[in-house]
Amino acid sequence: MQLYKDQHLRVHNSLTGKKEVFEPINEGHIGMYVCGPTVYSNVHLGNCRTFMSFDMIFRYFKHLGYKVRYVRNITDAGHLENDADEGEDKIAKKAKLEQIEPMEVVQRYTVDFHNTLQKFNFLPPSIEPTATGHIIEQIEIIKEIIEKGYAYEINGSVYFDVIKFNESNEYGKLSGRKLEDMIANTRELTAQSEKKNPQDFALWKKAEPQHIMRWPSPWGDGFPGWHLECTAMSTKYLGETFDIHGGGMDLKFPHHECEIAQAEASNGKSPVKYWLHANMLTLNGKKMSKSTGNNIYPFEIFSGENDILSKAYSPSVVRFFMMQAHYTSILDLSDDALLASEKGYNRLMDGLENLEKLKTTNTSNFDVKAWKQKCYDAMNDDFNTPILISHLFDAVKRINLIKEGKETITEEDKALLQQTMNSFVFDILGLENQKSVGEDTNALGGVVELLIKLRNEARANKDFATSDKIRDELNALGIQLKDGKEGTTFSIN
RNA sequence: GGCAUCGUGGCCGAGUGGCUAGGCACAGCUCUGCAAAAGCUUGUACAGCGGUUCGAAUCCGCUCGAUGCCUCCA
Repeated sequence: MQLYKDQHLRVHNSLTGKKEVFEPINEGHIGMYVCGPTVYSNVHLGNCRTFMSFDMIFRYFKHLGYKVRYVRNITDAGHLENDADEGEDKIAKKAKLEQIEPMEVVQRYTVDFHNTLQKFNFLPPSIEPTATGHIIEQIEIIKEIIEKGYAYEINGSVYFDVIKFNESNEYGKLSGRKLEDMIANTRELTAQSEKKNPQDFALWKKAEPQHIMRWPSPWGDGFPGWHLECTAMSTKYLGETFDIHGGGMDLKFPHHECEIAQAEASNGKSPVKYWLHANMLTLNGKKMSKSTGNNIYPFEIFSGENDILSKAYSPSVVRFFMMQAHYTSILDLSDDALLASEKGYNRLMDGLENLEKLKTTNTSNFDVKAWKQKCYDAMNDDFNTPILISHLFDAVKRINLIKEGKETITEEDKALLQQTMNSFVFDILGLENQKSVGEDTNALGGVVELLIKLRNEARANKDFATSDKIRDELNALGIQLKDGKEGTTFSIN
């Protein structure tokens, strides 16, 4: 029995601006495409947030029992530097700068990307195709668009004819723009453009002699335009229409708008049923930007080597911090916010550990089934992880009360609670318990237990000087002792 | 200038017409040898100004402000 038959999901569709009941095109199967990174520099934290949102969504779909094909591309051909004639491939430019082969740049930053995502405990997508691996498919789509009359060739380059397209289709429907307004607001380009009008975008660019990344085509040597790779790869692996297309909010226009135009022009169908957009991450209230220095890389957070934060934070704490905000909201990263999240994260993980050791009775005054459904309701409402987390904290509170003997739980309810907590915390939110050091299994745990024993002996003898010394010095080492009704436990932070 | 999203208590962040998440911080209490941990209690929050309504943080209008896009960007 698949869970999705009971759990009815609603998603916010950017195309309509509304929350809609989610119904996949083919029952039980989901095709999802997410625009991946351009691998010309280290992946930054804002990128990670977007991919993390879709990782969580991917995880939830899988949890519900869907068969998901999740395609997330690697853009290794680079995008055009700009719209004008001097268009230059971003990756080629970086390569020249560093005097290495373009594919060397691609390789280096692809590895960085994968390493970083792995630290954040990402699930790998089903397919991770590259733009350079799909040049032939891209050329085929260009041919089709030309055939249908929505593109034209000039001097070895091919451009999409937006005005022509807009006569029969609606260019701008995703981002809420009107072509007339865009024409009226066009900024004057100083460089003379060969395009028929400024709204047209490149499908194929002629390669200048100095351009390293180049492929032969019916229009001469060149390279594909900015938006084409996603159309080519999503169509190839998910079909002409598929369920979900995701990406960062900043890609809505022009990138996703152009994808819609390319697909509609080439095969006459709107490519995507649900468009999902993840919102931006800001740093101290401002846009992340390398040029202003308001920027931080994941590895700088993990190591603590940065000028912005007071200490290092583990990947799972950062993940928890991001999951505390809804994916469609702008989230602001700051030291205060991370500090608060870290404490909350520790509380959640302590709760999970306490749950394991909970004593059970014949009666239960915690309605675990009702609580469990509330967790699903939160996720079913457009993946509302902040509400889910509030329910998880409710459970932590109940766990602590049961531990104190103020409430009770049956063996059966305890098992259900454990199973549900583990599903949501680890499988769906993708968190990891990175704070405990295996209290019972390593030497450190044994040493701390020994000290707890010595301390309790001292306390029994009213030798508080000794007992407090043990407690305070352990605390200084980051080991916190917790006296409870059932004895003393500890946690390592 | 245009388009979009948004402005919630000390901080972060949910919530879309009445039942008013959650985390962190602060204060009081219980527990404790004292603490810590845990639990309990308290906070008269919805940018401003109008309007609709029996009733608005939630709908409408205007003003101010923020963020993103309009040029590569998740």
